[in-house]
Amino acid sequence: MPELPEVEVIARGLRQSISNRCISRVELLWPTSIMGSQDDFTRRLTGRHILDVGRRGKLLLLGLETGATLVVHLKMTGRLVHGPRKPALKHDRVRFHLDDGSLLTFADIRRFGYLAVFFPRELETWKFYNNLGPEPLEMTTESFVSCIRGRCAKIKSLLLDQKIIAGVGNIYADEALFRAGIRPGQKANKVPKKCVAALLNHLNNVLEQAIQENGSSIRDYRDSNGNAGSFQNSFQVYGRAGLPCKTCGKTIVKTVVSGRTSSYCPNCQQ
DNA sequence: CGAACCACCTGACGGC
DNA sequence: TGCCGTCAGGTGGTTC
Repeated sequence: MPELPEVEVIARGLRQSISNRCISRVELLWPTSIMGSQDDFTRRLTGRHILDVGRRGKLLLLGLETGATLVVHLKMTGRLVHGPRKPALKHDRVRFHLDDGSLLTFADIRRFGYLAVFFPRELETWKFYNNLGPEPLEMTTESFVSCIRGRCAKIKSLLLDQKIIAGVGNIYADEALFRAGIRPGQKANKVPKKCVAALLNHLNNVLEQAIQENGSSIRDYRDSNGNAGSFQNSFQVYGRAGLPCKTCGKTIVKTVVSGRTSSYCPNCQQ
C-alpha cells in the first residue's frame, strides 16, 4: 500500500511524536507479523529508547539506543499509528506501549506487512535491504539515465523494481509517466534519452507534491496520527481509466504492465 | 535478462 | 440475502 510519500509522511509524524520515548512493553497480537525470532524481537525492544525515525525506500526505520533498528514494511494494508492507549482492534498485530502511556500500533488487514529488529551487521546481510536501489530524491539525472538506458524491459517495470530505484509503487509510477508523457508499456530503450532524463524530474515532483499533501489514501492508508492523505484528489491517471484526461479530454485507458493495472492517456503519452 | 504466472491474505464491491 | 468472481497501494519465487 504505502509508497515512498506515505512512508515518508509516517516517518516525519513519528519523528515528532515518539522520538526519545521508551518502549515499556511489546504486545504481539499476531506473532507471524514478526520476521525472525519473536523472543529476540521482544527482548531487543523492551526497555529501549527510540532515538530517531527514518525511511529507506518503503521501509520505516526506527533507530534504537542500542544501535539496533526496528524495521517495518507496511506492504499493502499496513498502518503504524501513534495515539492514546485503547483496547486492541481486530486488525491490530503488534502494539508498543510507550513510557508516557501512549501506544504505537501496527495494524494490517492482509498481514503481508512485517516487523523485525536488526543490529547493523544483520541489516547489512538482509538481502532486501542490501539490494535496494538509490532514493529517487537523492539520485542524479546521469545515474538515473544509466540505470534505465539500454534496458529492454518496459519502462514502468523498471520504475517498480526496488533494486533499481527504491520507493516507487504503482500509483507514483503511473503519475510520473503521465507527467513525462511516456506510456507505461513503452520499452525503456525506445524512450529518448531526453525523456528519460525528464522522467526523474517528473517523478521527484510527484513524490514531493504527494509528501506535501500527506500522501494518497485510496482506502487503507493513514498517517501516524490516523489521518487520511489528500493527494488522491490530484491523480491524473491512476484509477481514472474510462474518465477523460484532465489535460486533453481523451479517455484514459487501462493496460497491464508487470502484472499491475496501469492507466495512461493515449494522447498525452507516447 | 524479461515476462508470465502463482503465492501470501482480507475485504469491498458488482452482478445475478 | 447470499454466493461468486474480481480487484486492491507489495514482494518473492518459479518457469520458460
